Amino acid sequence: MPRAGLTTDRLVRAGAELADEVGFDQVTVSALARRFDVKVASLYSHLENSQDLKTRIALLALEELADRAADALAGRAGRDALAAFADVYRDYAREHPGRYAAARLRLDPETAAASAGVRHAQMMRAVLRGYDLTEPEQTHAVRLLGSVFHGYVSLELAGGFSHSAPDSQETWEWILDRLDALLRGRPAT
Amino acid sequence: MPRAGLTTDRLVRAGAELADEVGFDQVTVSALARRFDVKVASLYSHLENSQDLKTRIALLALEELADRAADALAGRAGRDALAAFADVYRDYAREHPGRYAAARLRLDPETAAASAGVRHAQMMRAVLRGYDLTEPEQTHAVRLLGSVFHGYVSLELAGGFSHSAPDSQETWEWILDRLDALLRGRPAT
DNA sequence: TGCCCTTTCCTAAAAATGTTAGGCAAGCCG
DNA sequence: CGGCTTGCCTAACATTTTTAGGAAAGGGCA
Repeated sequence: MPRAGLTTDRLVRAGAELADEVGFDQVTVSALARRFDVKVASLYSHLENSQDLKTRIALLALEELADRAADALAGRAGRDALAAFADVYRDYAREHPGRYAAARLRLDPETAAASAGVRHAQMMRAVLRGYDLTEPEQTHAVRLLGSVFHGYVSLELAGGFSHSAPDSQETWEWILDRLDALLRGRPAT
Repeated sequence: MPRAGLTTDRLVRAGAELADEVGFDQVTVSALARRFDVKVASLYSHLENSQDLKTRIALLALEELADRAADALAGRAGRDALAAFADVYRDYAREHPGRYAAARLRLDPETAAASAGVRHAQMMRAVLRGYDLTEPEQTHAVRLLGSVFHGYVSLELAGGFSHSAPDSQETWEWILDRLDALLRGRPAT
């Protein structure tokens, strides 16, 4: 019987695909084994356990998201940068809902510190450098933007804004406008 | 052997407590049976299945939350109402993290339509009546507030803002200030 | 080429959860 | 006080997670 060619990397990538297809909490070692047409126990040579799989998918998602954000931010500043950054989250979540959910997994402190989460924080600060904020306002702003982005994306993903007017895209642009105005201390147009 | 006196209601309430203690996704029919010192199968006379239990806990949480919000809003308007409403969410989530997580459970459309979720939406609109918004701006604002509240609370609950200055309460007040200013179309102070 | 050794994948088994079917008896109602 | 409903039980099976130990695939080396 030929070998299946399992590696941790392939398993994690397949796990991420599975998450996008059936939802992150439906990702299970058994389902993954089925996908590779292999017995469940075989995965345990490549993964510590079920939690390990989920953590690795989360780390993958954080990396992908950070890479996209870095691309999007290149050469942009101010409102442009804000919108580009925000869109990265929203688009990623819509393209990869399972991965996005994975990225929200609570990691233990050391894992988190070694993850791409750190880059996310740095990029958020970079975006805010385009506005004239001093500490502690910049931190407040980091938290506000994090809340809005995460909150909006997760409500949208949960179907909260579908089937009702105005459509979600319009609201999204309205919000980005107001946030931009808020950050520069001006009323919106 | 005396009977345990199980009812759907008692089970759901105990399930909600369990959720607050160990986390909503650790709520399991087995754990609930243990808590009543009863065999697992016995619960199936009172609950359809595991999903049913979770849905009922979610509905309970939505009710409680809506009741609190209604209390908080009585006699308030403008920034006061906004802050009171926002605080209800945040406080509830901190007192009852498991129930709050339950309240975020995705319900199927009919269940959602019959739930206290409807009251939440109405109250949000009521708060916004204190600001001078016309459609479609009011809808944009509903979505913005929903995003910020949910996003902030869920990041705070995940521990995102602990162990770093300034403390969360300060940021929360800053955010409410800016949102109030944003909604009335003025720059913040 | 042929042998060895590492690694990969397997079988087997145990524990936990979810779920269904059918049985006995508790305790209300007449 | 006897009957009937209903509450809780036993029994059984499926699924998932996890560990222990075995067999063979296939690369490295003579």
